[in-house]
Amino acid sequence: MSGDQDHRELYNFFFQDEFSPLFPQKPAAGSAGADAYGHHSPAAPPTTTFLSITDLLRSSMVDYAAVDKAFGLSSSSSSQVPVAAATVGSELMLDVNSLSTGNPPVTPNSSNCSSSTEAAGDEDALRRCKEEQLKQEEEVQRPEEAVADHKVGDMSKEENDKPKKKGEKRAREPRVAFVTKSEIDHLEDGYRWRKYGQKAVKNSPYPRSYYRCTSQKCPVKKRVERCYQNPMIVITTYEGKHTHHCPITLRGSTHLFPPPPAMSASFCHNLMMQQAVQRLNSSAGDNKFGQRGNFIDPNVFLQNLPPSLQQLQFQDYGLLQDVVSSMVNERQLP
DNA sequence: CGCGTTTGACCGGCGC
DNA sequence: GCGCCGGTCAAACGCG
Repeated sequence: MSGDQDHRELYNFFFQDEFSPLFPQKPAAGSAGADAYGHHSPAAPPTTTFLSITDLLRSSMVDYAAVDKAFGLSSSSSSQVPVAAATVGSELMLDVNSLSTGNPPVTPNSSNCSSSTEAAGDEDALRRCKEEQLKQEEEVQRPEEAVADHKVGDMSKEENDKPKKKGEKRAREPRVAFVTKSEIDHLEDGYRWRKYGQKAVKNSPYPRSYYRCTSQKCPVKKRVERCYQNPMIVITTYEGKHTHHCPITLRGSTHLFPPPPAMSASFCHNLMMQQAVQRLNSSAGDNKFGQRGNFIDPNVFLQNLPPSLQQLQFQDYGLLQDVVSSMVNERQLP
């Protein structure tokens, strides 16, 4: 397989279905264990599957406008990519490795990716589900707020949680919505969390759980809930930046997770990039992701992302580059 | 005993 | 003003 072919598969995966008409090449359906929607055969080992755009949309977990904005497709899109939507985009990156190798992404969590029709429920339910999601998406899509929050990301919890003045809205950390298919509610992400609350969700039989990072003075929180319409779908919303290194190795990996430099919006980038790099490194044959033997040049990796995704990376480019670089360097160690 | 979870109470924002 | 709802607190509890 040529490098160009690899690139095309990666490229196409991001923009299949709704997005494919916007980009020149059509995906080759059903390559190596994954169907045209990035779904894997039932025989595939249990995994948590990061949804394709199609799944996201069909599951009403993401609104089109948000995704359009995230990919810079909207004519009204500004230079600022909404954090949440951008992460929705990069979230799909986790499937890059499954696409590039034809194998499903492996995570500690158990779930099969089933057919794309499973999310199709009654339309009213879908609509309500979408409305709920839109509320969340709206919260995350206040660019000026997100930018402002980035600037105060290292604030202490006390400073952060309390309004500066009476009557002034409490500033929120940028939120990152993270949609996964999993039987497990609390996905292992390398950080330690303490549950501090649980609330019943309106119109849903599934409660929403609230977690806080257990590290001292770390302001990061996350909410975990299931889509009532599709219980297999877990919505994890992260808020804030970690102010410390990742304390836990992932999936029994023998090498430590790279220290998150300035830990921006999402350590999920670390997770995803780690898996992507691992997959790419372990895949047979050459590719165009700057892989030289057992080495991936992060610059080349990024350059080979589709332009709109490169744009997404800009927000965290420094982070991403560092992460990839760290991971690659560690992998090179004997 | 320390750490994490559970769960009811509380608070603030928001819509009517 | 009132009620609803999301989010948080904190005491009680469980577990290793």
